Order: sequence, then C-alpha cells, then structure tokens
Amino acid sequence: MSKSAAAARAWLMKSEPDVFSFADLRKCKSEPWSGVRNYQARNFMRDEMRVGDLVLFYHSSCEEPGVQGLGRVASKPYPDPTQFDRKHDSFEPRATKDKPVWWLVDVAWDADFARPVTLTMLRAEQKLSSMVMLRPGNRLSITPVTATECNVIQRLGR
DNA sequence: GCCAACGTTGGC
DNA sequence: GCCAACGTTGGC
Repeated sequence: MSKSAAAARAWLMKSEPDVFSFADLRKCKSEPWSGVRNYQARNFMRDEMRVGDLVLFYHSSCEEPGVQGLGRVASKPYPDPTQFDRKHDSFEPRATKDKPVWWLVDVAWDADFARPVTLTMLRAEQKLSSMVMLRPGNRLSITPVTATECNVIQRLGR
C-alpha cells in the first residue's frame, strides 16, 4: 500500500448482545448505529469515521465480554432518525431536522473470527496495554483502535 | 444484584 | 461556573 493512501482507521464498538449481537449484524448485513447518546462517541461517528474503516464488534454486559468479529463503516454520517421519534426511548426534544443533535453511521458485517477475543485475552496481551478501551474507568461505547492493536486482535481471533 | 466510575442535569 | 444529585455503564 502506498504511503500516501489514507489509512483506514479502526474502531471498537460495543453492543449488548441481548439488544443487538454480532450474529444479528451478520444476518442483516448492515445496520444504522442508532441510539448513541454520548457526545464523544457521536463525534467519532460524525467527524472521524470514514467509509471502509474497520470495526471491532464488541459484546458488553454479557457472560463473556469480548470482540466477536469484524465490521466496516458502511455509510457517511447522517442524523440518527430515532432522535425525531417522539415515541422512541432515544427521542431528543432539542433536536430539529435542521439542527440534529445525534449522528450515526451504518455498520456492515465484514468477517467472522474463528474464536471471540475475550476481555481476558485483551487484558493479557502486553501489546494492548494502552488500548483506550482497556483504560480504567473507560465506559465509552466507541473508542479508536490503532493499526497495531487492530492487527494484534485479529491475530488473536484466528 | 452490586458497585465504582463516569457523564449529565439543574439549583444556586 | 460550581458541584451535588442522579442516571447509566459494564465488569464481576
């Protein structure tokens, strides 16, 4: 790959499998990442994600938390439609069509791992010791992943 | 179900 | 702008 090519970035995105699992993504192929109501996470989607960026799909709040497989950012950012839906849990009274508050991207299924990379495995890997997601107290549902970290995690998933 | 850590809200 | 109270996240 040429040095001048814009390197695809990588992101870790959390989802509760009871709500939306990696298997669900495989089934539906592509899904709007709606319902994010945290400004930092929103800014990553709205300002920094590019179509084609890798997504490490992480299961949280479940028996075995960990990265389940790979997705891809599959759309440019656009306003989260659930913010306009008065009956939706994620309704946002401050939002107007002209001035949306919340933005999202579509995430598409990309590839299965041979085995999930559990939180325990992530913590045990020296090369991942400075991962944003593993920082104490971190709760962000979307965090950036470096190219090195992404490679290490993909190797662990083989 | 517990609880620590964090983000947000709202009174002042 | 401060900060206490509250709600949420997420591992255990």
